[in-house]
Amino acid sequence: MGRSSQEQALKNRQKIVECAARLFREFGVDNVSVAEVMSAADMTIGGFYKHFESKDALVEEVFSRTFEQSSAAWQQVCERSYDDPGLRSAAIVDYYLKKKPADQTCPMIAFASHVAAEAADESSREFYRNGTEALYSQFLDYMARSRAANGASSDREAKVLFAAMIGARLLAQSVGDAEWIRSLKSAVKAEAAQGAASLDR
Amino acid sequence: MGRSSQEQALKNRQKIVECAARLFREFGVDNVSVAEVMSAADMTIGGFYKHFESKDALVEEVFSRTFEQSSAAWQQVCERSYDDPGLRSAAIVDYYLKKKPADQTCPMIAFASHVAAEAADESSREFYRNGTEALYSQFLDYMARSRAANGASSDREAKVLFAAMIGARLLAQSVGDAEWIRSLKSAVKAEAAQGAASLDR
DNA sequence: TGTACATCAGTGAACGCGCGTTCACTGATGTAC
DNA sequence: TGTACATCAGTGAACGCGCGTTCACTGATGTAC
Repeated sequence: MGRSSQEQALKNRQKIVECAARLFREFGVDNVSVAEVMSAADMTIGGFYKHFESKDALVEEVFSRTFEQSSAAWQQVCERSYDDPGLRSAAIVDYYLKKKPADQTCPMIAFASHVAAEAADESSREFYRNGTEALYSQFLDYMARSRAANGASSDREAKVLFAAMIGARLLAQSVGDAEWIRSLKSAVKAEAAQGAASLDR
Repeated sequence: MGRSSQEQALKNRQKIVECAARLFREFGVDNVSVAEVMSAADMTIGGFYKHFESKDALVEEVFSRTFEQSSAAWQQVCERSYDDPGLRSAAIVDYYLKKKPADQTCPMIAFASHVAAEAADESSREFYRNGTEALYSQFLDYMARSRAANGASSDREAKVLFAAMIGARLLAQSVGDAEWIRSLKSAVKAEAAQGAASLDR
């Protein structure tokens, strides 16, 4: 097997990033080796460094891409709920707390332990900070628009819900399926729904 | 340097656990080596296995101990606030979100990435689950007692606050000091305070 | 268009490093008489 | 109480392993004529 075409090489590069994103989100950046990523992309270890300077460089690209994807997914949910008043402000919280495949873990949670570690490079930390703040702003904007339309909820309530849905998901992933976890998630969803419901009075 | 007395050996063992707890909470279980733990306890690597069967065994003891400590600390805050109605139901949330030294990170957050990893042993996962559920129950009990005395808040509100304070602290640790993080924490504290304040009307 | 050759994407063995763990050893502690 | 000896807490080098990274090599691709 010799040299690949430039077109094929680009596809391979994209496949590496996609496989890495899935593996990093499911198992954590530090629990997945470069060899595992390459293997998932149907290649061998040596070729990796033709595409990326280091594992850190791949991590940065994965962080950037994953936060963008999450942001785009939220955008979709929001736009759908603007059109459908039946969804209202609970839509984004419901979406966030919905059961998802393990390789689609929320990046704010999946990547938290990596950026908290001392060994993490500053650049990937910055992608995490920017990505997280972007999702936060997006969430508050969405809640504010829901409020303007519905007159319900408050800015403070929106912030609490943002923190609550992240906390609930972190616990759900760490603890697993337990009755009290289901109850906790339901409470957060109900709280979000109430913000919208209060306008129905 | 030869054999230590039984008394000294027990002290050394406790020191190992204490140092490990501090290091594991600050840097994460998987980012601290056994040699670093022993070094922090002023000993060398080889002696470790006279006290523990493996690193996993140490991790289990650290988890158990740390969750117990957190529970006891919460208990203290709760008891103080029963006597002082001025603190009411915001006390435990305020305490949780207070800035603390890096080696006193909340175990629910600090140990989450370790139990989420595939390599973690099932026993330490169980200590995490039990410890986390215990803190959850303790929180709900405390909030229910506050409510009985004050008539404010609700069970759902208590669950949301539990999730929110954990989410807020996770983000605070991952993102660092940023204006929006301070604002997020303030919102959660204010929400908790309102639960208590609503009885003042 | 056809030919000769440089390029370089991908291969897989090898490297250095840090990790958890093992081991032969030391010498003060604990014990039997 | 004093002596001889077994015990075992602690030492620090060494082991095997997996990791991120490097390297000589392969051969299809891209290019110059």
